[in-house]
Amino acid sequence: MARPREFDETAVLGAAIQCFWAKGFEATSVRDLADEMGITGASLYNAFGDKRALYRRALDQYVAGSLGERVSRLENTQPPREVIGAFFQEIIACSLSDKQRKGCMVVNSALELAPHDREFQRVVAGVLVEAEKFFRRLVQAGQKDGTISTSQPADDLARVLLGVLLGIRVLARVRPERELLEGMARAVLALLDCELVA
Amino acid sequence: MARPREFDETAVLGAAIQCFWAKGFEATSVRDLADEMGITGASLYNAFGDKRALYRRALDQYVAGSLGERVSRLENTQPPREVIGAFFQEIIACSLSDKQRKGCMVVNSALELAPHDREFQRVVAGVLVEAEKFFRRLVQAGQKDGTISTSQPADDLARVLLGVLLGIRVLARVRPERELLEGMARAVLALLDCELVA
DNA sequence: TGCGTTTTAGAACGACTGCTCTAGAATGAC
DNA sequence: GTCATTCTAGAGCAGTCGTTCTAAAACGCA
Repeated sequence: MARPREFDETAVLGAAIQCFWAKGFEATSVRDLADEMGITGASLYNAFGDKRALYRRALDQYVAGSLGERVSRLENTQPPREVIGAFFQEIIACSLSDKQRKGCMVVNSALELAPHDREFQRVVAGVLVEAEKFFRRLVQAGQKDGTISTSQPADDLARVLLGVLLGIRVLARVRPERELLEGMARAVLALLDCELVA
Repeated sequence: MARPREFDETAVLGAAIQCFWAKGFEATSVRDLADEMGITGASLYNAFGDKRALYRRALDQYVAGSLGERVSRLENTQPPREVIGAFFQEIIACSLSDKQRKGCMVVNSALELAPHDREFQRVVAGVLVEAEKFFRRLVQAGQKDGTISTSQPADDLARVLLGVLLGIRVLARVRPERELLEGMARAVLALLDCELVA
Protein backbone atom coordinates (compact mmCIF):
# COMPACT_ATOMS: atom_id res chain seq x y z
CA MET A 1 0.00 0.00 0.00
CA ALA A 2 2.45 2.59 1.18
CA ARG A 3 5.94 3.17 2.38
CA PRO A 4 6.49 1.56 5.79
CA ARG A 5 7.93 3.41 8.77
CA GLU A 6 11.71 3.34 8.92
CA PHE A 7 12.16 3.43 12.69
CA ASP A 8 11.27 1.12 15.56
CA GLU A 9 8.66 2.82 17.72
CA THR A 10 9.80 1.27 20.99
CA ALA A 11 13.40 2.25 20.31
CA VAL A 12 12.70 5.88 19.47
CA LEU A 13 10.37 6.07 22.49
CA GLY A 14 13.33 4.91 24.54
CA ALA A 15 15.31 7.88 23.29
CA ALA A 16 12.40 10.19 24.06
CA ILE A 17 12.28 8.79 27.60
CA GLN A 18 15.93 9.67 28.10
CA CYS A 19 15.31 13.28 27.03
CA PHE A 20 12.15 13.88 29.05
CA TRP A 21 13.45 11.96 32.05
CA ALA A 22 16.68 13.95 32.27
CA LYS A 23 15.39 17.42 31.45
CA GLY A 24 11.66 17.40 32.05
CA PHE A 25 8.86 18.35 29.68
CA GLU A 26 9.27 22.10 29.35
CA ALA A 27 13.05 22.11 29.11
CA THR A 28 13.12 19.51 26.36
CA SER A 29 12.58 20.95 22.89
CA VAL A 30 11.07 19.08 19.97
CA ARG A 31 14.41 19.51 18.19
CA ASP A 32 16.25 17.90 21.12
CA LEU A 33 13.82 15.02 20.89
CA ALA A 34 14.07 14.57 17.12
CA ASP A 35 17.88 14.63 17.27
CA GLU A 36 18.07 12.08 20.08
CA MET A 37 15.42 9.87 18.48
CA GLY A 38 17.19 10.00 15.14
CA ILE A 39 14.14 11.16 13.21
CA THR A 40 12.97 14.51 11.88
CA GLY A 41 10.41 16.78 13.45
CA ALA A 42 7.89 15.96 10.75
CA SER A 43 8.20 12.22 11.39
CA LEU A 44 7.83 12.82 15.09
CA TYR A 45 4.60 14.75 14.63
CA ASN A 46 3.38 12.24 12.08
CA ALA A 47 4.00 9.29 14.37
CA PHE A 48 3.07 10.67 17.79
CA GLY A 49 0.81 13.68 17.30
CA ASP A 50 2.43 16.39 19.37
CA LYS A 51 4.98 16.90 22.12
CA ARG A 52 2.53 16.27 24.93
CA ALA A 53 1.24 13.03 23.36
CA LEU A 54 4.83 11.87 22.91
CA TYR A 55 5.51 12.52 26.59
CA ARG A 56 2.41 10.53 27.44
CA ARG A 57 3.63 7.55 25.39
CA ALA A 58 7.13 7.85 26.83
CA LEU A 59 5.75 7.91 30.38
CA ASP A 60 3.65 4.81 29.73
CA GLN A 61 6.66 2.94 28.40
CA TYR A 62 8.77 4.15 31.33
CA VAL A 63 6.23 2.95 33.89
CA ALA A 64 5.92 -0.46 32.25
CA GLY A 65 9.70 -0.84 32.21
CA SER A 66 10.45 0.41 35.71
CA LEU A 67 7.71 0.02 38.32
CA GLY A 68 5.82 -2.58 36.32
CA GLU A 69 8.87 -4.67 35.62
CA ARG A 70 10.11 -4.41 39.20
CA VAL A 71 6.78 -5.38 40.73
CA SER A 72 6.24 -8.41 38.53
CA ARG A 73 9.84 -9.55 38.97
CA LEU A 74 9.95 -9.28 42.77
CA GLU A 75 6.45 -10.18 43.87
CA ASN A 76 5.89 -13.83 44.86
CA THR A 77 9.55 -14.81 44.67
CA GLN A 78 10.40 -14.25 48.34
CA PRO A 79 8.52 -13.81 51.62
CA PRO A 80 6.68 -10.44 51.56
CA ARG A 81 8.90 -8.78 54.13
CA GLU A 82 11.97 -9.66 52.05
CA VAL A 83 10.35 -8.37 48.88
CA ILE A 84 9.81 -4.98 50.50
CA GLY A 85 13.41 -4.88 51.67
CA ALA A 86 14.70 -5.89 48.24
CA PHE A 87 12.50 -3.29 46.59
CA PHE A 88 14.00 -0.48 48.65
CA GLN A 89 17.51 -1.83 48.13
CA GLU A 90 16.97 -1.65 44.38
CA ILE A 91 15.55 1.85 44.52
CA ILE A 92 18.49 3.08 46.59
CA ALA A 93 21.01 1.33 44.34
CA CYS A 94 19.59 2.85 41.19
CA SER A 95 19.25 6.27 42.84
CA LEU A 96 22.90 6.23 43.87
CA SER A 97 24.16 5.06 40.49
CA ASP A 98 22.11 7.68 38.65
CA LYS A 99 24.99 10.01 37.75
CA GLN A 100 22.73 12.27 35.70
CA ARG A 101 20.39 12.63 38.70
CA LYS A 102 17.33 12.06 36.56
CA GLY A 103 15.42 10.65 39.52
CA CYS A 104 12.13 8.90 38.81
CA MET A 105 10.15 10.01 35.78
CA VAL A 106 6.85 9.36 37.58
CA VAL A 107 7.84 11.65 40.45
CA ASN A 108 9.12 14.23 37.98
CA SER A 109 5.80 14.08 36.13
CA ALA A 110 3.90 14.32 39.39
CA LEU A 111 5.47 17.69 40.04
CA GLU A 112 5.84 19.19 36.59
CA LEU A 113 2.77 18.09 34.66
CA ALA A 114 0.18 16.52 36.93
CA PRO A 115 -0.80 19.64 38.88
CA HIS A 116 -1.80 21.53 35.72
CA ASP A 117 -3.01 18.78 33.43
CA ARG A 118 -6.03 16.62 34.28
CA GLU A 119 -4.97 13.67 32.16
CA PHE A 120 -1.47 13.50 33.63
CA GLN A 121 -2.88 13.96 37.09
CA ARG A 122 -5.06 10.91 36.48
CA VAL A 123 -2.26 8.84 34.97
CA VAL A 124 0.32 9.65 37.65
CA ALA A 125 -2.22 9.17 40.43
CA GLY A 126 -3.02 5.77 38.92
CA VAL A 127 0.62 4.72 39.01
CA LEU A 128 0.95 5.82 42.62
CA VAL A 129 -2.22 3.91 43.51
CA GLU A 130 -0.68 0.80 41.93
CA ALA A 131 2.50 1.27 43.98
CA GLU A 132 0.42 1.66 47.12
CA LYS A 133 -1.56 -1.50 46.31
CA PHE A 134 1.67 -3.39 45.72
CA PHE A 135 2.89 -2.45 49.18
CA ARG A 136 -0.49 -3.23 50.71
CA ARG A 137 -0.62 -6.72 49.21
CA LEU A 138 2.81 -7.43 50.63
CA VAL A 139 2.02 -6.00 54.06
CA GLN A 140 -1.25 -7.90 54.27
CA ALA A 141 0.42 -11.15 53.29
CA GLY A 142 3.19 -10.56 55.83
CA GLN A 143 0.72 -9.74 58.57
CA LYS A 144 -1.20 -12.90 57.76
CA ASP A 145 1.80 -15.19 58.09
CA GLY A 146 3.17 -13.32 61.09
CA THR A 147 6.32 -11.90 59.48
CA ILE A 148 5.09 -8.31 59.58
CA SER A 149 3.88 -6.45 62.64
CA THR A 150 0.14 -5.93 63.07
CA SER A 151 0.62 -2.98 65.39
CA GLN A 152 -0.28 -0.66 62.51
CA PRO A 153 -3.05 -1.23 59.98
CA ALA A 154 -1.85 -2.56 56.63
CA ASP A 155 -3.29 0.51 54.93
CA ASP A 156 -1.14 2.87 56.95
CA LEU A 157 1.99 0.76 56.54
CA ALA A 158 1.48 0.70 52.78
CA ARG A 159 0.98 4.45 52.79
CA VAL A 160 4.14 5.18 54.71
CA LEU A 161 6.14 2.84 52.49
CA LEU A 162 4.89 4.78 49.49
CA GLY A 163 5.76 8.03 51.23
CA VAL A 164 9.31 6.98 51.99
CA LEU A 165 9.72 5.69 48.45
CA LEU A 166 8.80 9.12 47.09
CA GLY A 167 10.97 10.79 49.70
CA ILE A 168 13.99 8.75 48.65
CA ARG A 169 13.36 9.61 45.01
CA VAL A 170 13.26 13.33 45.77
CA LEU A 171 16.15 13.41 48.20
CA ALA A 172 18.41 11.37 45.94
CA ARG A 173 18.32 14.11 43.32
CA VAL A 174 19.73 16.64 45.76
CA ARG A 175 21.62 14.64 48.36
CA PRO A 176 22.55 11.28 46.84
CA GLU A 177 24.21 10.02 50.03
CA ARG A 178 24.09 6.29 50.75
CA GLU A 179 23.82 6.59 54.54
CA LEU A 180 20.96 9.07 54.27
CA LEU A 181 18.87 6.97 51.91
CA GLU A 182 19.64 3.71 53.68
CA GLY A 183 18.83 5.25 57.06
CA MET A 184 15.41 6.26 55.80
CA ALA A 185 14.72 2.77 54.51
CA ARG A 186 16.12 1.13 57.64
CA ALA A 187 13.79 3.12 59.87
CA VAL A 188 10.64 2.53 57.88
CA LEU A 189 11.43 -1.18 57.51
CA ALA A 190 11.89 -1.37 61.28
CA LEU A 191 8.30 -0.28 61.56
CA LEU A 192 7.28 -3.53 59.89
CA ASP A 193 9.00 -5.41 62.73
CA CYS A 194 7.69 -3.30 65.64
CA GLU A 195 5.19 -3.55 68.46
CA LEU A 196 3.74 -0.54 70.26
CA VAL A 197 4.92 0.04 73.80
CA ALA A 198 2.25 -0.12 76.50
CA MET B 1 21.15 61.77 44.91
CA ALA B 2 18.82 59.88 42.60
CA ARG B 3 15.32 58.77 42.04
CA PRO B 4 14.27 56.18 44.66
CA ARG B 5 12.73 52.83 43.80
CA GLU B 6 8.95 52.92 43.53
CA PHE B 7 8.21 49.40 44.72
CA ASP B 8 8.72 47.45 47.92
CA GLU B 9 11.24 44.70 47.29
CA THR B 10 9.72 42.23 49.76
CA ALA B 11 6.26 42.74 48.30
CA VAL B 12 7.25 42.24 44.67
CA LEU B 13 9.33 39.22 45.71
CA GLY B 14 6.13 37.85 47.23
CA ALA B 15 4.45 38.14 43.85
CA ALA B 16 7.43 36.45 42.20
CA ILE B 17 7.17 33.61 44.72
CA GLN B 18 3.54 33.06 43.74
CA CYS B 19 4.47 32.77 40.05
CA PHE B 20 7.48 30.50 40.45
CA TRP B 21 5.79 28.42 43.15
CA ALA B 22 2.70 27.73 41.07
CA LYS B 23 4.25 27.24 37.65
CA GLY B 24 7.92 26.46 38.19
CA PHE B 25 10.96 28.19 36.75
CA GLU B 26 10.80 27.24 33.08
CA ALA B 27 7.06 27.68 32.67
CA THR B 28 7.07 31.16 34.19
CA SER B 29 7.99 33.89 31.71
CA VAL B 30 9.64 37.16 32.62
CA ARG B 31 6.51 38.88 31.30
CA ASP B 32 4.31 36.82 33.65
CA LEU B 33 6.59 37.86 36.49
CA ALA B 34 6.64 41.55 35.60
CA ASP B 35 2.83 41.64 35.28
CA GLU B 36 2.26 39.88 38.59
CA MET B 37 4.90 41.96 40.36
CA GLY B 38 3.42 45.16 38.95
CA ILE B 39 6.68 46.39 37.47
CA THR B 40 8.16 46.42 34.00
CA GLY B 41 10.72 44.01 32.64
CA ALA B 42 13.40 46.66 32.69
CA SER B 43 12.80 47.38 36.38
CA LEU B 44 12.90 43.68 37.10
CA TYR B 45 16.28 43.27 35.43
CA ASN B 46 17.54 46.44 37.01
CA ALA B 47 16.56 45.36 40.51
CA PHE B 48 17.28 41.63 40.45
CA GLY B 49 19.73 40.90 37.66
CA ASP B 50 18.11 38.16 35.69
CA LYS B 51 15.38 35.54 35.90
CA ARG B 52 17.53 32.97 37.65
CA ALA B 53 18.76 35.45 40.27
CA LEU B 54 15.16 36.49 40.89
CA TYR B 55 14.19 32.86 41.47
CA ARG B 56 17.08 32.56 43.88
CA ARG B 57 15.86 35.58 45.89
CA ALA B 58 12.29 34.31 45.78
CA LEU B 59 13.35 30.90 47.05
CA ASP B 60 15.32 32.45 49.91
CA GLN B 61 12.31 34.51 50.96
CA TYR B 62 10.04 31.47 50.63
CA VAL B 63 12.28 29.33 52.84
CA ALA B 64 12.51 32.01 55.50
CA GLY B 65 8.74 32.40 55.52
CA SER B 66 7.77 28.74 55.48
CA LEU B 67 10.24 26.25 56.92
CA GLY B 68 12.15 28.91 58.86
CA GLU B 69 9.03 30.44 60.33
CA ARG B 70 7.51 27.07 61.19
CA VAL B 71 10.65 25.77 62.89
CA SER B 72 11.19 28.82 65.03
CA ARG B 73 7.50 29.03 65.95
CA LEU B 74 7.06 25.37 66.95
CA GLU B 75 10.41 24.42 68.48
CA ASN B 76 10.66 24.71 72.27
CA THR B 77 6.98 25.45 72.82
CA GLN B 78 5.87 21.86 73.44
CA PRO B 79 7.45 18.50 74.29
CA PRO B 80 9.49 17.30 71.27
CA ARG B 81 7.15 14.46 70.37
CA GLU B 82 4.23 16.90 70.23
CA VAL B 83 6.20 19.34 68.11
CA ILE B 84 6.80 16.63 65.51
CA GLY B 85 3.12 15.72 65.51
CA ALA B 86 2.09 19.36 65.19
CA PHE B 87 4.58 19.89 62.39
CA PHE B 88 3.07 17.10 60.31
CA GLN B 89 -0.45 18.26 61.10
CA GLU B 90 0.41 21.69 59.73
CA ILE B 91 2.03 20.27 56.61
CA ILE B 92 -1.00 18.10 55.91
CA ALA B 93 -3.40 20.95 56.57
CA CYS B 94 -1.63 23.31 54.21
CA SER B 95 -1.23 20.59 51.59
CA LEU B 96 -4.96 19.85 51.64
CA SER B 97 -5.99 23.49 51.52
CA ASP B 98 -3.63 24.22 48.62
CA LYS B 99 -6.27 24.46 45.89
CA GLN B 100 -3.71 25.46 43.27
CA ARG B 101 -1.63 22.38 44.14
CA LYS B 102 1.55 24.40 44.24
CA GLY B 103 3.12 21.97 46.71
CA CYS B 104 6.36 23.04 48.40
CA MET B 105 8.65 25.40 46.52
CA VAL B 106 11.73 23.72 48.00
CA VAL B 107 10.65 20.30 46.73
CA ASN B 108 9.75 21.82 43.37
CA SER B 109 13.19 23.41 43.17
CA ALA B 110 14.82 20.15 44.21
CA LEU B 111 13.41 18.49 41.13
CA GLU B 112 13.42 21.24 38.54
CA LEU B 113 16.57 23.25 39.20
CA ALA B 114 18.87 21.49 41.65
CA PRO B 115 19.86 18.54 39.45
CA HIS B 116 21.23 20.80 36.69
CA ASP B 117 22.47 23.81 38.63
CA ARG B 118 25.25 23.55 41.19
CA GLU B 119 24.21 26.61 43.16
CA PHE B 120 20.60 25.52 43.51
CA GLN B 121 21.73 22.02 44.36
CA ARG B 122 23.77 23.50 47.20
CA VAL B 123 20.98 25.79 48.41
CA VAL B 124 18.25 23.15 48.32
CA ALA B 125 20.51 20.55 49.92
CA GLY B 126 21.21 23.08 52.66
CA VAL B 127 17.52 23.57 53.37
CA LEU B 128 16.95 19.83 53.52
CA VAL B 129 19.91 19.46 55.87
CA GLU B 130 18.32 22.07 58.13
CA ALA B 131 15.02 20.20 58.12
CA GLU B 132 16.84 16.98 58.98
CA LYS B 133 18.70 18.69 61.83
CA PHE B 134 15.42 20.09 63.14
CA PHE B 135 13.95 16.60 63.30
CA ARG B 136 17.16 15.21 64.83
CA ARG B 137 17.18 17.80 67.61
CA LEU B 138 13.60 16.92 68.46
CA VAL B 139 14.18 13.16 68.34
CA GLN B 140 17.31 13.41 70.47
CA ALA B 141 15.52 15.54 73.05
CA GLY B 142 12.58 13.12 73.09
CA GLN B 143 14.85 10.11 73.46
CA LYS B 144 16.65 11.83 76.32
CA ASP B 145 13.48 12.48 78.32
CA GLY B 146 11.98 9.10 77.45
CA THR B 147 9.08 10.33 75.31
CA ILE B 148 10.51 8.94 72.06
CA SER B 149 11.56 5.35 71.47
CA THR B 150 15.27 4.56 71.43
CA SER B 151 14.77 1.41 69.41
CA GLN B 152 16.05 3.27 66.34
CA PRO B 153 19.00 5.68 66.27
CA ALA B 154 18.01 9.35 66.31
CA ASP B 155 19.79 9.80 62.97
CA ASP B 156 17.60 7.23 61.24
CA LEU B 157 14.40 8.53 62.81
CA ALA B 158 15.24 12.06 61.67
CA ARG B 159 15.96 10.75 58.18
CA VAL B 160 12.69 8.89 57.87
CA LEU B 161 10.75 11.88 59.16
CA LEU B 162 12.37 13.97 56.43
CA GLY B 163 11.55 11.28 53.89
CA VAL B 164 7.89 11.15 54.83
CA LEU B 165 7.72 14.94 54.83
CA LEU B 166 8.96 14.98 51.24
CA GLY B 167 6.67 12.10 50.34
CA ILE B 168 3.64 13.98 51.65
CA ARG B 169 4.64 17.06 49.67
CA VAL B 170 4.90 15.07 46.45
CA LEU B 171 1.82 12.93 46.95
CA ALA B 172 -0.36 15.89 47.90
CA ARG B 173 0.13 17.41 44.46
CA VAL B 174 -1.35 14.35 42.78
CA ARG B 175 -3.56 12.71 45.37
CA PRO B 176 -4.55 15.34 47.93
CA GLU B 177 -6.56 12.87 50.05
CA ARG B 178 -6.73 13.43 53.79
CA GLU B 179 -6.78 9.78 54.80
CA LEU B 180 -3.77 9.00 52.62
CA LEU B 181 -1.61 11.81 53.99
CA GLU B 182 -2.72 11.30 57.57
CA GLY B 183 -2.13 7.57 57.32
CA MET B 184 1.45 8.20 56.26
CA ALA B 185 2.03 10.55 59.15
CA ARG B 186 0.27 8.25 61.62
CA ALA B 187 2.51 5.33 60.71
CA VAL B 188 5.79 7.21 60.87
CA LEU B 189 4.82 8.86 64.14
CA ALA B 190 4.01 5.41 65.54
CA LEU B 191 7.64 4.57 64.92
CA LEU B 192 8.59 7.18 67.51
CA ASP B 193 6.53 5.25 70.06
CA CYS B 194 7.71 1.71 69.15
CA GLU B 195 9.91 -1.04 70.52
CA LEU B 196 11.37 -3.84 68.44
CA VAL B 197 9.92 -7.30 68.97
CA ALA B 198 12.35 -9.90 70.29
C1' DT C 1 16.42 75.99 39.34
C1' DG C 2 19.44 73.12 37.24
C1' DC C 3 22.60 68.85 37.49
C1' DG C 4 23.62 64.09 38.03
C1' DT C 5 21.79 59.92 38.80
C1' DT C 6 18.58 56.25 38.65
C1' DT C 7 14.28 55.18 37.88
C1' DT C 8 10.61 54.14 34.62
C1' DA C 9 7.88 52.49 30.29
C1' DG C 10 7.78 50.26 26.15
C1' DA C 11 9.79 49.16 21.84
C1' DA C 12 13.08 46.21 20.02
C1' DC C 13 16.68 42.35 19.67
C1' DG C 14 18.08 37.78 17.99
C1' DA C 15 17.27 33.24 19.34
C1' DC C 16 14.31 29.76 20.06
C1' DT C 17 9.59 27.61 20.63
C1' DG C 18 6.00 24.03 18.94
C1' DC C 19 4.33 22.98 14.79
C1' DT C 20 3.26 22.73 9.56
C1' DC C 21 4.22 22.87 4.81
C1' DT C 22 6.39 21.73 0.50
C1' DA C 23 9.11 18.52 -2.03
C1' DG C 24 10.62 14.43 -3.27
C1' DA C 25 11.88 9.59 -2.30
C1' DA C 26 10.35 4.97 -1.21
C1' DT C 27 7.16 1.52 -0.94
C1' DG C 28 3.26 -2.27 -2.05
C1' DA C 29 -0.78 -3.58 -4.95
C1' DC C 30 -2.16 -3.98 -9.46
C1' DG D 1 5.75 -0.10 -14.79
C1' DT D 2 1.99 2.71 -12.75
C1' DC D 3 -0.24 4.71 -9.20
C1' DA D 4 -1.87 5.85 -4.73
C1' DT D 5 -0.06 6.29 -0.46
C1' DT D 6 3.03 7.43 3.23
C1' DC D 7 7.24 8.11 4.35
C1' DT D 8 11.43 11.43 4.64
C1' DA D 9 14.18 15.91 4.90
C1' DG D 10 14.44 20.59 5.73
C1' DA D 11 12.77 25.14 5.12
C1' DG D 12 9.46 28.02 7.04
C1' DC D 13 5.48 29.69 10.08
C1' DA D 14 3.86 32.87 13.69
C1' DG D 15 4.60 33.38 18.31
C1' DT D 16 7.22 33.66 22.54
C1' DC D 17 11.50 33.53 25.03
C1' DG D 18 15.12 36.13 28.07
C1' DT D 19 17.29 40.23 27.67
C1' DT D 20 18.71 45.03 26.34
C1' DC D 21 18.12 49.63 24.47
C1' DT D 22 16.30 54.28 24.12
C1' DA D 23 14.23 57.93 25.96
C1' DA D 24 11.71 60.38 29.09
C1' DA D 25 10.27 61.10 33.87
C1' DA D 26 11.34 61.60 38.85
C1' DC D 27 13.95 62.36 42.50
C1' DG D 28 18.14 64.45 45.97
C1' DC D 29 21.46 67.81 46.24
C1' DA D 30 23.70 72.13 44.94
